[in-house]
Amino acid sequence: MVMAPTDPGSGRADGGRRYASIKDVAGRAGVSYQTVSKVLNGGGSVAPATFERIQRAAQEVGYVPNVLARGLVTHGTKTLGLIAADPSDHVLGRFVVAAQHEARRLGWATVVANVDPVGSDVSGCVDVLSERRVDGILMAAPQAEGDTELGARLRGRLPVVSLHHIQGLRVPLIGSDHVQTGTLAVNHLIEHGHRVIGVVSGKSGRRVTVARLAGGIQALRAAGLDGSEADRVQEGDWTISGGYAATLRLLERHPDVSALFVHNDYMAIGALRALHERGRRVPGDVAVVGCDDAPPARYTVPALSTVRVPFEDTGRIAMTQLVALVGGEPPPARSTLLPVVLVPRESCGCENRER
Amino acid sequence: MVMAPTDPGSGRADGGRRYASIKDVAGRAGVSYQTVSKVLNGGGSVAPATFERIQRAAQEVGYVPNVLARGLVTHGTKTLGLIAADPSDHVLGRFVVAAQHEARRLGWATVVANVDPVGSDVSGCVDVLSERRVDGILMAAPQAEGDTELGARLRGRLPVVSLHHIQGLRVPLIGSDHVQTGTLAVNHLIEHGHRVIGVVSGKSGRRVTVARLAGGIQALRAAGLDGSEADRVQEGDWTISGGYAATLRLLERHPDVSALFVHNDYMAIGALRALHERGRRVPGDVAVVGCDDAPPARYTVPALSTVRVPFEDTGRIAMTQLVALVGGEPPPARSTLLPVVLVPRESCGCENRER
DNA sequence: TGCAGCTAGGCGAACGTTCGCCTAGGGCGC
DNA sequence: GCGCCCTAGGCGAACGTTCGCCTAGCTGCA
Repeated sequence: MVMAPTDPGSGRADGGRRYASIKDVAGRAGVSYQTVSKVLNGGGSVAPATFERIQRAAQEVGYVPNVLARGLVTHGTKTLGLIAADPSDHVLGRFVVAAQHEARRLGWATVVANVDPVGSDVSGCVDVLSERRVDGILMAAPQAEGDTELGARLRGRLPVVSLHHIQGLRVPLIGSDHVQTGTLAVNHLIEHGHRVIGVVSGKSGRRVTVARLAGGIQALRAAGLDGSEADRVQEGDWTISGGYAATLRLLERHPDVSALFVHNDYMAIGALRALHERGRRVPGDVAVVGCDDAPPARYTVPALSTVRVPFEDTGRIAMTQLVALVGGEPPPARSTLLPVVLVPRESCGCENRER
Repeated sequence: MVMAPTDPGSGRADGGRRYASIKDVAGRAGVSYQTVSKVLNGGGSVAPATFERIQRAAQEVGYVPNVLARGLVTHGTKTLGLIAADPSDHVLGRFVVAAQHEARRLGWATVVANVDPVGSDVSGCVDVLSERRVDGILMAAPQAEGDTELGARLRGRLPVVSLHHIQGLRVPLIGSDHVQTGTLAVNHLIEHGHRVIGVVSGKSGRRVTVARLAGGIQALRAAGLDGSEADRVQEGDWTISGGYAATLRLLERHPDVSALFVHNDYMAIGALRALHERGRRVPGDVAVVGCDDAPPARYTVPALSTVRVPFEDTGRIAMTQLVALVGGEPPPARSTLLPVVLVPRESCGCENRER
């Protein structure tokens, strides 16, 4: 009698497709389906025996609640959407994992919509999520910064927390202090005595890039240098190969650079390779500082000095804010800026100060 | 009149939360809501004027279809679930992106449930997706290989295609030829004259690991070596730091190794660092071959020789298979094994043969 | 003029839930 | 022994769709 799998008509014959509904459970337990609902959601008052019977019946038919149907009446899906850039960006991956972990801890499910690397379809992702009636969206797709449609698509409808600016929409932002990142990196190079500093930047136009650039210039000015090193900047695309190519260009045009500030560690890996191929020793001939503290950074040869960005914290806090927002709390008054910290290793010329 | 945003009661006042329904559209267009449904889904016969009017009304109120409600009656959500391991594994990220891209091309939406790195909660991910009634699931979480609950949770209910074996469940598998990977790598090292070959393996027990190990032994035997190098294997955990640590252990116990077969490129990066720290030159003192052809591989110093695994193809084909399966086609008779190819660079001792 | 046939669109039911309200019956106090 | 209250559980409606069937009215042909 308990052997549901062989029970004909139970809707659970292996290989059968239809999910058991609350009504199937009710039939098996000999109660109305509404009572089943009560039991499964812990509301109402039910006799212990009935409670037990219903629980067992649910288990026997392999009942899986239908969140879709539930959402229809409750006007909420207890699901949060996460729009993420190419997850192969290690750094964003850490953010995503942390955010999801936090969501689950708070009792929310998450679904991710991944934007392809060029970001051609962020609006499409919003649609996918809206159509599924997620209760809120966490944006983590910097390549969408220039998307003009996105803001309109999101407008007012859904609580949103974002890692990056969204055109035409005021939305709580969260991230790390990119200006400080630039300042710390360049300042450290200056302290090592460098005066001719090249930059391998992120994609031009992006806020991160602009801020890290600005931070660098700020450091130069503070040191009494002119800060007009704008022509010693080469644009990369955040990838290893992009960093490699940008560094080669930079060396070609400015063979005199004695230090490199690279806007992320992946590009810095490419830079190390480019320097190696051009016969420049690091840090002897050229010192290098990256950004992010990506996992490979401490294992390159030489180990990469970098500015550590707290991705896990960012993800966690972003999700906390989103859940609060969905819960009806007012959005934070200002953007949240997490502090960053310099991690000197070998590539800047420090003596292996940290591993 | 067209200015919906200021139209009171349209349900679209900015900041308002409720989505417009098909009935709101109907009211505005002066038809029954069923007719709206017809228009929006292209079925039935409607006068061009009405069609136009409804389309406009839908746009004005900012109608977004409710896939949940639709799914309720159609018994399908046109959504595929993707259970992925830690997306910060670059290599899995590429798989995921390719799979999603293909799904979209075929007209399916995807939602991703990310498993945390330890894989503590794969079953939970299945629940999240089942509760949302996805039409099929693509599994890409090798850390779930040992999960005994997973198979039962999935049993017969949903079409599944997987990257890895699932306990207690016969499911179409897709992946690359791991045995061949091991053979190619070790064989190449043998051709370079190496006889004492150490291995930094993936997590023990995993099928990938077992297969890559087996492939290596096969190559040794074929070369007339005894293949009993099992004690020259150190287990890594697929991460850079894991590879670093395993390599240090290996060097300690077997200082005589002249070559290293490392089960993925990230661990190989760690291995390069470890070798550097122990004063071994690569490839002069120790040759290294990795697996996967991850992006950093061609930019390390020395550039990493590796066996390229076609992740994008795998993702694309896996999704194609899943969609076919969901469409009712019979599952493929055998697992799909994609071929791999050796990419010799510098770390094996070849003269910079490919970049 | 009468009727068949077609077109445009309405109508009711169903999908799987939740939720608030209703009711039958039993226990208990007086 | 009567009435009240509480408990257990039933009932109807609603959520936003789709789908099949029904019907009013027009066209066109004999």
